[in-house]
Amino acid sequence: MLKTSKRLSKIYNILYKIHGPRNWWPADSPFEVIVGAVLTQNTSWENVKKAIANLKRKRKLSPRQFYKIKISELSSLIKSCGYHNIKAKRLKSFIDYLFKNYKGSLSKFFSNSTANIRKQLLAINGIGPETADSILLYAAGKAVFVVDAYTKRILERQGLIKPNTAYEQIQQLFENNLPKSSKLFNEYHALIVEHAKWVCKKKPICSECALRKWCSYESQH
DNA sequence: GGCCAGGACACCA
DNA sequence: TGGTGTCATGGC
Repeated sequence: MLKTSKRLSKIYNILYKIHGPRNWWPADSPFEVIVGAVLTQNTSWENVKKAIANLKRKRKLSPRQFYKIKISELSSLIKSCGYHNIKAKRLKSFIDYLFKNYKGSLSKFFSNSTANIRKQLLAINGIGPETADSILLYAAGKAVFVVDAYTKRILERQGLIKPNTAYEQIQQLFENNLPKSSKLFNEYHALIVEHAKWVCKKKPICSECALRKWCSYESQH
């Protein structure tokens, strides 16, 4: 059995070989990353793209516009991504916090230490571990690993974690066994998501089966 | 018509 | 502390 660090590197190399660089996050600005991170909660990215396009079309995709917009209007603009009422409130919670504490400046907010930013994000209603870490990695460029449902499933199937392993524990597995590089963590998480989508597209089966298939692919290489 | 998608939170025992 | 219900649209 290979050491954890070698196994994680091996998985990365296989995914990179298949998909190449992903150039994540698909957004034009850090603020767009944050909005996308909230909108994609338990939602397919295709639905999120429509909501983001709506916001851009109406020229509402900026901290100041978000601060001014009413929740009801924001909710209607992001309707395509589902849970629009609750997500509109969550986005408002974030933007209110940003203006109250940093005068709406993301760069001021991100000038804090990584741990400090994470703590503040998690204290905002509607921002949980995955959303906070997506923001830290893809909007602030901090070296934190994003753990999502795909990541958990892959690691379980690889025997690297037990079922119901805590989020932070899984995160530590990556961060303690790989070089602490935002570029690497960026690519790794993106590759995991891309691969889950890729296998499913080739054959429309549930992601459980898709990952099982992927595991057999890995064992052959 | 049913299932699922790049979660988070309130509520309850 | 852990389990469960809720939030909701769109693609397949």
